Amino acid sequence: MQVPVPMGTEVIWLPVPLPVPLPVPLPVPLPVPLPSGVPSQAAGMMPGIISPNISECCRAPMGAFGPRPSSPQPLFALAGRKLSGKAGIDEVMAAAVLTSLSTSPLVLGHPRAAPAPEPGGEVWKEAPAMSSSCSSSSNTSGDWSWDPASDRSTPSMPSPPLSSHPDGAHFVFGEPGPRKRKNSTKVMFKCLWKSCGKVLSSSSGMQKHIRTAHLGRKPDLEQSDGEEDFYYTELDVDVESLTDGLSSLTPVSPTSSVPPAFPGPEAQGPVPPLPLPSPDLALGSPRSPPQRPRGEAKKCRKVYGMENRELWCTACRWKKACQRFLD
DNA sequence: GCTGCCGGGGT
DNA sequence: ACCCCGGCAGC
Repeated sequence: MQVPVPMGTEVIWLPVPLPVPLPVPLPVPLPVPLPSGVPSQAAGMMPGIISPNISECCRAPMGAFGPRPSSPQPLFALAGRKLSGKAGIDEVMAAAVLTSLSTSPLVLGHPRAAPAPEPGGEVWKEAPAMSSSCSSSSNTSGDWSWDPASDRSTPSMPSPPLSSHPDGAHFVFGEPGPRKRKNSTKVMFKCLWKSCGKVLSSSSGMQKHIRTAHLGRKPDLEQSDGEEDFYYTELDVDVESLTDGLSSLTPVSPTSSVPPAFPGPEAQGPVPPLPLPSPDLALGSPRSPPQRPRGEAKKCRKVYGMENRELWCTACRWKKACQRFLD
């Protein structure tokens, strides 16, 4: 469980801009401490997962937070729209709580206090007004608040890949908690490049593989910008269940779970948001095969569902070929 | 029946 | 250009 680390008036939210580039930028619900009483209203929602709400937490009270510079699409797009007023209020409450928690140690004691003007009311004013926790470092914590589109956000986003990998979700985006390892498990590294799925036992090997096979770079160079990291993931695999695990991860993960832009490319330099045509060429796999076999990747419709149509890519919304989850 | 998306139409 | 949707084919 990650907690905000107060630093003066700033709060550094550890979990967000993930320290390591995600191999598969899943719709990452971030484990965030929820104050008890905060409704995690999403029915059946993953416990403790409120990533979009964090943004909401930051934004709701502050109002203007400015457009998020990047990530035009909500990466995690967890924002469901159907939010009852009541839930909305509760969320605002939660927002206030989290905000106060994260904003200043001064108010730690009264998270629930009404925003009544008190001597220290300045704190209250200041917290929401400038969202110190958020805006103080627009580059890092700003990442909390994407989702420009959703005016209301429910924590309930399907976040499909997770649901489809009850276990996989963990290793895929690197659970923060202690990694428990079965005696029979082994760490493997799986290439997430679409239609590759190569599994190697060493990360260096995998990086090399990705560099050479997919990125078209020279294998020998140690100078890696880290881009490879995006394209493989670490697996704790049971030797026997290896194939199962792989099959469950294989086809769609690299793309399906990664909406166009991912956060934090700044650290990586220009990283192609998606494995684009070039890799295919590199692999020699036929691109625009004579007859396109109907994409197997889940598209927006399936991923987000009809209820979250607003989260679809525009093409999908227009019943055109999906742009987000390319085949 | 669901899904992806082509083709065509409206603005 | 943008948006919508009928309808078809694959599953």
